[in-house]
Amino acid sequence: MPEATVARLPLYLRALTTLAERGVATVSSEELAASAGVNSAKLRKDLSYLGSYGTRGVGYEVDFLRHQITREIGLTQDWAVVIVGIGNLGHALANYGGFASRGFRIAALVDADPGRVGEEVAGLKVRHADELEQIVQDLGIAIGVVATPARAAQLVCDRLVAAGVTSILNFAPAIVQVPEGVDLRKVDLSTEMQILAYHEQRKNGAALALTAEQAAELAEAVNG
Amino acid sequence: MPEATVARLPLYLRALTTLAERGVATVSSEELAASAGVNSAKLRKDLSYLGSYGTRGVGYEVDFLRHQITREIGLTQDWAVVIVGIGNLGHALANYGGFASRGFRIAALVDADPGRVGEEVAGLKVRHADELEQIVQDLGIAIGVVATPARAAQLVCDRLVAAGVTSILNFAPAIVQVPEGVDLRKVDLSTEMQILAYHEQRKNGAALALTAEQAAELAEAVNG
DNA sequence: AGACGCTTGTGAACGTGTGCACAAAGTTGC
DNA sequence: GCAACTTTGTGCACACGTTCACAAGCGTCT
Ligand SMILES: NC(=O)c1ccc[n+]([C@@H]2O[C@H](COP(=O)([O-])OP(=O)(O)OC[C@H]3O[C@@H](n4cnc5c(N)ncnc54)[C@H](O)[C@@H]3O)[C@@H](O)[C@H]2O)c1
Ligand SMILES: NC(=O)c1ccc[n+]([C@@H]2O[C@H](COP(=O)([O-])OP(=O)(O)OC[C@H]3O[C@@H](n4cnc5c(N)ncnc54)[C@H](O)[C@@H]3O)[C@@H](O)[C@H]2O)c1
Repeated sequence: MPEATVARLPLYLRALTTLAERGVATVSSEELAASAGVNSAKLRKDLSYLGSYGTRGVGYEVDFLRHQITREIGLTQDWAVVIVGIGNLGHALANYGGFASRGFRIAALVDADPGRVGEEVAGLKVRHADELEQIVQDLGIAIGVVATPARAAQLVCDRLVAAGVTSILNFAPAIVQVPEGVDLRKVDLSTEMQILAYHEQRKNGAALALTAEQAAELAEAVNG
Repeated sequence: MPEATVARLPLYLRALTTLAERGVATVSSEELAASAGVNSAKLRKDLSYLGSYGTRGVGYEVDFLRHQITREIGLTQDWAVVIVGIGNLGHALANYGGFASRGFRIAALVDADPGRVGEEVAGLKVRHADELEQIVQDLGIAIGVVATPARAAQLVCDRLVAAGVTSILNFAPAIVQVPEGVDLRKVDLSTEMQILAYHEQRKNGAALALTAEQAAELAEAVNG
């Protein structure tokens, strides 16, 4: 299955869930594509990788398709997740309800700061980073989330991998190397902002980007 | 400039900053590519869109290249940003220091909950969503960050656009439509996790994903 | 000055992803 | 049971992105 398709399945799943909640029983590729914000031909091709689950002349059965995608992604079972680095972001992630509802169970919180260890966040006690290996093995954790400062990210990932974690989601703005067989994805806020800034700059954006001071200078230059 | 290239420029910028801090004056495409985690031919092609800033036989001057990329992305001036939805995530984002250091200034925080309005977060008073249009115009804000619940995301984006915002970063797990000319990017945590789960499932992952209960059942089946 | 070694910049081949367009296959109505 | 209509599944052409491979260019050393 193409990587691009895999990346869109969660999107379809979300759209289907919304439809199911609205009581919709069947949906055409055209409608589903619209609510997922993609081209309908692309949607059909994506779904065809799962099998021929549509009915020509009718469309797709919402609940059935939802189950098929859930199974394909591997969300029929819960995945235990450890969050490393319980600072600003780690707290937000730990308190986020959107995980549990999508098949991910936050099983442990870990931090290196002794002052943080023992604190209770979202019903879990923060444990010390030294226990990481034990925690991962005891709880059968396969997925790690890294929310430490950038300089600690490589070390933390190394330790996660050594402990047996084979999938990592990294929030730290750092380039991290992992061995073959380990999946690493990153969520990179500043990069996203910078991409927006790039496009903004080549729209009408230059004017909006001026600070009050710069605007005053400009006015002066123009006026006189 | 290809979109894929634009998405990598921030990566190069980060790698160059790290090198500059280490006192490195020049760098070859091979070295820079390694520290950015990409293929060196790709790096050279990406940089070639900026112009011919390298020296054959030598490499690239770190500071000079850094400046060129900064300029190209549009980071020579500060961008004013408004965050809408000051809950769990909004707090973390407001307190995040990584913005200012990269040319983004959080200019305003906005929430619809009257109980939240007036609260001081990261040195800024949270203001009411009704003031959004005024705020955007007064502060010359071009970039909006949406951290509201999913059901409010479309409405918030519509209001941001109406107020004059032309770039939006959306954290809510919702499909949002914006008019031509407005850039919308999304950071989608659950999607990232689900992609990891998919790959995890087709590694050795199935075993690790078992709950204790399922593991017990399996043991019974195997042994019995 | 000229030969040598290194590194850039890029043409060209390849691979991946997208979207059109339509035959195949189903449903509905008569 | 057949015709008209709807919608899927997919072949095909095209666009985009990646990587190889190497000529062109620069610095260095003799
Ligand atoms: N806060 C945000 O909104 C935000 C946004 C985007 C990216 N990020 C990135 O996410 C990461 C975390 O951000 P934050 O604002 O939560 O930072 P933070 O400083 O508030 O929290 C970092 C936490 O990591 C812990 N830590 C440090 N080294 C560790 C180690 N070796 N092992 C385990 N824990 C360790 C610290 O004790 C601290 O509790 C940073 O890399 C930041 O750049 C944050
Ligand atoms: N917390 C996380 O770690 C996390 C991770 C990924 C995604 N998200 C997503 O980010 C969004 C925010 O998450 P959160 O945990 O901060 O939620 P939250 O409920 O803590 O905060 C949401 C805030 O938005 C405000 N709000 C609601 N409607 C609004 C409107 N129309 N205008 C302005 N403000 C409005 C609420 O008053 C509240 O303060 C959600 O969509 C969530 O799914 C959160």
